[in-house]
Amino acid sequence: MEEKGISQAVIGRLPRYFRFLGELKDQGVERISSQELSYLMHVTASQIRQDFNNFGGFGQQGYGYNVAYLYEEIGKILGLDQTHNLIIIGTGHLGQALANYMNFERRGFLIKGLFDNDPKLTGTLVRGIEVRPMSELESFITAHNVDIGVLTIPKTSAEDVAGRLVACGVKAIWNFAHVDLQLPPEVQVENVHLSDSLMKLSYNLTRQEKGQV
Amino acid sequence: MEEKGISQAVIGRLPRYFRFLGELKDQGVERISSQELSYLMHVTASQIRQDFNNFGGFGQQGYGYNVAYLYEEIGKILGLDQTHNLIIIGTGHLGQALANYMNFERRGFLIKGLFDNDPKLTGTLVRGIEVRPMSELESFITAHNVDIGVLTIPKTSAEDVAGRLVACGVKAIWNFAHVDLQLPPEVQVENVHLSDSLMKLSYNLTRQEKGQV
DNA sequence: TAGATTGTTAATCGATTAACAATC
DNA sequence: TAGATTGTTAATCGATTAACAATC
Repeated sequence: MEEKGISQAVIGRLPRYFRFLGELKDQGVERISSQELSYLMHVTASQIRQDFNNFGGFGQQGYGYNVAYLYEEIGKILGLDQTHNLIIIGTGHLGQALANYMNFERRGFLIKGLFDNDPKLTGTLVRGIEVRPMSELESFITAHNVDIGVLTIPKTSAEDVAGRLVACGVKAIWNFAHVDLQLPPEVQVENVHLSDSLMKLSYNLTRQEKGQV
Repeated sequence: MEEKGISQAVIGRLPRYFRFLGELKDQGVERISSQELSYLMHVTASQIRQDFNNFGGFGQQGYGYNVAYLYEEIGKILGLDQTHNLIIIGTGHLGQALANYMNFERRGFLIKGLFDNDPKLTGTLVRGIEVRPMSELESFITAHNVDIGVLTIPKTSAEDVAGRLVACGVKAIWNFAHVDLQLPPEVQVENVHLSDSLMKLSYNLTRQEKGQV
């Protein structure tokens, strides 16, 4: 599994493979060929084989791929065999939605803490987890070995909070604030810009209405 | 503005241009060159000029681009000069987060209705909007000319609800359910698969920890 | 063994970057 | 006019697809 220089295009497809393989596994499917998977996922068999071969051969000539094995290996590549400690900053609806989403815990993403700058929320519970004031951020991160910070706060404070997280050793940020964070290159940032997504939908919808599809 | 065959790679960058130009405009910046914008956004000036030229020339040799004009034109391309009527199906935390996000309304996305299959929620208000039972879905869509459906429901019911929406004439679906919807090709679908996003972050974080960056 | 299907190389396609003539 | 910067063509780069030899 000597991964080097895998393109983000490939990485971006891995979670989808993982999802389909998980479903096949749940259905009791034991083996699958790149051609069958191609048909199921609407991507070319060639791409499937190329993608998997970036990480070494998982299949067998004449047989195909073992579903359970491939599922597990992709999980490992994605780092899902390890646990990650995360905190959510901003316990509005979006923060609460994420906190309540059980599946993340199942994948090894452990919600260690919740933070909010609204004093009225301090001490309240979300899914049994206490909401803490921002003043406790640094000490909490250090004490709980937090490696992922989730930002569900307005863009005005995002840059500032991100800086505080990184200063305490947080190595990855899942950013829902509508701003491009300026952080050292070794910090991994994954942006979820919801309004960008809606605008893309709007473009495609508008274009289709104009009959340009 | 004769758009034809614009790649999704280009479309995907438009919202980000739009955001940066909006901020520049708010700061009172009147003109900007592709080189200055390049420096600001960390993309090549060449790409910026190529991207804009897909839609016709918005700039002027020797001058650059007028910020306010370019901002408005990109807004038009994205369809933000028109209003869209949308409904949100699923009023859990995620649905409520979206319903409360005022910016969508500012961009012309009008939240016409909220739906949930939980009878206990029927009649409750979210940001002044009444939550309706799923039985009213079809009549409401027809009566309010809904063109975008937002799915913030579990994946088990997503396919079924999407089908009902499309059957009533909904032309675009913003899908937060963790499933690939099988719909006619003329229906625009934009997926927000949050766990896919988190897995990508996990991959990059894991790879970095292994010292493979 | 024969058939099937991978792993991998080669060919194609598309997207990005570079270069520069056009022109404000 | 001279300088600046776009619009656009050409060159490069990377990603996808096709083809096929290797092999189970």
